Amino acid sequence: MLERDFPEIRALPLFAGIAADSFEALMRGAYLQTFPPQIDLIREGDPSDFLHVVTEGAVEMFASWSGRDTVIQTVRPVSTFILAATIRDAPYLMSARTISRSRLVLIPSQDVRDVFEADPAFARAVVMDLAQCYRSVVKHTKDLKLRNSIERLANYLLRQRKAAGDAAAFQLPVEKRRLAAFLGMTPENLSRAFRSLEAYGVVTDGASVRINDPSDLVGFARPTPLIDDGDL
Amino acid sequence: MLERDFPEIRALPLFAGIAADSFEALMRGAYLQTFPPQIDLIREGDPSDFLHVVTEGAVEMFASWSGRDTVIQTVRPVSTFILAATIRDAPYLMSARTISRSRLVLIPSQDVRDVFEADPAFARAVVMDLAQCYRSVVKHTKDLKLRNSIERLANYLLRQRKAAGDAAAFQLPVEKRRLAAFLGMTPENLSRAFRSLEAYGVVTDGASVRINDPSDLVGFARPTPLIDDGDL
DNA sequence: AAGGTTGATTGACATTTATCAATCTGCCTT
DNA sequence: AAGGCAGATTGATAAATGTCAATCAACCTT
Repeated sequence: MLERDFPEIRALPLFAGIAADSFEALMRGAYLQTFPPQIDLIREGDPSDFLHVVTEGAVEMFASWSGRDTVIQTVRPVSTFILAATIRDAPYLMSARTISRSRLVLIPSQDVRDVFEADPAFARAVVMDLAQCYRSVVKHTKDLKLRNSIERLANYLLRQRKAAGDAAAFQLPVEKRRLAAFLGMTPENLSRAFRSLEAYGVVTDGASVRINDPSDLVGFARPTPLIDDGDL
Repeated sequence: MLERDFPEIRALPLFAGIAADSFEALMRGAYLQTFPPQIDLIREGDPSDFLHVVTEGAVEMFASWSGRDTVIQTVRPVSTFILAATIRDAPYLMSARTISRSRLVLIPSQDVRDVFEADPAFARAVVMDLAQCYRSVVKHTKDLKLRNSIERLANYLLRQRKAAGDAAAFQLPVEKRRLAAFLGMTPENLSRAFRSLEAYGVVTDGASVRINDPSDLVGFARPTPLIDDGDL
């Protein structure tokens, strides 16, 4: 029942504007897989064999070195990952694992490269996608290098609040230990950072977070679109 | 004497394979500027007006937040910068300043976007460029999140050594305070990191660095292509 | 309901990194 | 040659962050 996913994949900016036969060429070789949580999908260093599309669930991109681990990003439906490696035909720089039951569509990398060569509209869409990915990593780098851990958490919470439609309370979308790794700190430190933010009206209970006075937190976090705006 | 730069710009992977009239269209509106050191070229947040090409000198890309500064990368001839912002017609995420006397060719962003729409070969070249930029920032992020400051310096020195053709001694290409910012530490800390590396045969004298026993330093630094290989 | 497992939290402590102030050094200018 | 300046280094100290061990809490499973 792979076809069930076609419409929402087609709706992705990466595929929305491409020729019908290009899309068909990509989907012809594609196949569907469903995975339980905690399954390793790809390992950094491996050659790029498939472009991955998450249509359900959630996937964590992480990297390791000398026994240490860190999370680079979390991918949620509907989006692709490891496009850059696929296009350049280069080894993955990140590993990926499911963090919940997930449905993935796998498109053979060679097909992606073929369509990329043949369909200019697809090439342009890839550019837009990669430019956004690039800018998003740059923002993450700025976050890491310019802010300390409490500031990173404060701004993360404000971003989540916005993503939740400025709701006063929302749920963290990932486990705290994963959030800690994403924010570049240990789980212990994240706990303490949450404690520190109580002074600015942040109340947590498990995965649920309430921001009592956003303007107070904003005063501390000093968010800037040049780091915190997802669309930019 | 803008034309003097055309051949080496044309030789860039970004422009090498594009149609003659595409290249001509880009160069028609382009103009040349020469700057002394320490001149601000662009400021983060500004709209993207020109694609910049450095043909001589060196340009530092940096970012600021709340009175703090950090260096994201240094751009050396011959290369472009802020391609992603240009293509997406989005504000710059980084500022740029010259760090030595520099010669820049400025191509109006609108021309770049026009050629991007019209010439599929250019669109594909932009993809390759952006994919590389993206992967390079990912590597930088991994470096920052997975290594401490001494390890970052050790691996940086090994990369420089390789760039210098595995010479036993080489010059640091930037001032130490800039290197410190790039590596995500203070200048004081960089000094101490150099001292720590003396134990592994790293001898410095001003900007010149000698690595007596590379295998010793490698043993400490544990470089990996997935972070330290520039081509990957 | 009991037990087991996993993640979160806390406290004590160690390590890393930053800050501040004081030289030191090399280079430039006059 | 003297002075001045900017960057680099050093030492003392503070702050931030990590580590380790213990405990707690929530959620499974049976």
